[in-house]
Amino acid sequence: MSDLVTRLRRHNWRITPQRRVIAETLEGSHVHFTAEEILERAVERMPELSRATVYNTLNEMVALGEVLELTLDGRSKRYDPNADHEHHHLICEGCGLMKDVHAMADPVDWLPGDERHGFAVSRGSITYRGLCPACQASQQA
Amino acid sequence: MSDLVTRLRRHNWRITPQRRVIAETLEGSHVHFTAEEILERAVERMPELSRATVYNTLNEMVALGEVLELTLDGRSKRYDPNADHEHHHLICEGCGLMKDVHAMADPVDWLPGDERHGFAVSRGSITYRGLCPACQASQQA
DNA sequence: TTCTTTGTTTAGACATAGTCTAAGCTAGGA
DNA sequence: TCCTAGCTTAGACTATGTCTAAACAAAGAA
Ligand SMILES: [Mn+2]
Ligand SMILES: [Mn+2]
Ligand SMILES: [Zn+2]
Ligand SMILES: [Zn+2]
Repeated sequence: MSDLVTRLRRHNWRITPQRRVIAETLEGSHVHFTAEEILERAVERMPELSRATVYNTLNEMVALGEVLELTLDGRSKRYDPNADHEHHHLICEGCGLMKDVHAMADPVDWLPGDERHGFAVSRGSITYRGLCPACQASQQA
Repeated sequence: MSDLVTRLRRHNWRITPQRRVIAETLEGSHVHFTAEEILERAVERMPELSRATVYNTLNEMVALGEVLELTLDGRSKRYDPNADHEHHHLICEGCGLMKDVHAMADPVDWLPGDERHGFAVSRGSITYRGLCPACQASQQA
């Protein structure tokens, strides 16, 4: 798991000051930011940074395969810098808290051939839902 | 797996003409429609039906637990009448074709306790991605 | 029946997330 | 230096979905 800027550089992709700020903002936290949250934070370091550049850059990093785009609720997309680190997600239905979950066999291996409908299946991602400790406590109160 | 209108009636929920048309449109096909696709088709049978009623009704059917809301891409939500029929989804990355996949053990059982972060985990859904037969053929061409 | 209450539907305004466009800017090569 | 290709920008635009206020409809009471 090497650092995102390092991984991006391997693609012959120009690391401009804007792109660096966006990549560092994305990686600098363990949560899964939306594009607007990244803009908000990146603008603190580079006030002239535009919304269009944030959206363009995130889409390019996704296309390069170095960032994952998560669409877990019907609202905004979230961006995950851990694309080199196979994992799934656990989401609290009360407050939206999201955790990474690792380990486990590849779900593609569990998909029987007669359920594949002739597809070339490349990956399977699991979204777990439930209640986080805080929301369990507030619910029984 | 009984018919959607029948299941909805069990909730003491008034089946108005609008709601019936929406439920029948949703169930009448094996695909996973968006709200706009349902509106488009339902309006053929009831031309005065409004967009607001379609959105309101779909949200209510989801809240009753009789319809599933799928957010598989970052675009529009899709609605699935098979809520009484545990299954997962397989999506073509080329053309968006979506298939149901059944069987398989409950993914919640595969999630070790030390990866649950204290959550009360209620369900896990799997999204498989790959290429459908048609897109595989057109890709090698 | 009429009155009242409650829930439903409607058109259109509004909100949000994201894309597109056209112009200007920047870096690197000839 | 000039040229070119790629990058960034502001703001217009699009798509999806929610909200509001008024009209409407059904059910129960009198
Ligand atoms: Mn993650
Ligand atoms: Mn389905
Ligand atoms: Zn929570
Ligand atoms: Zn396809």
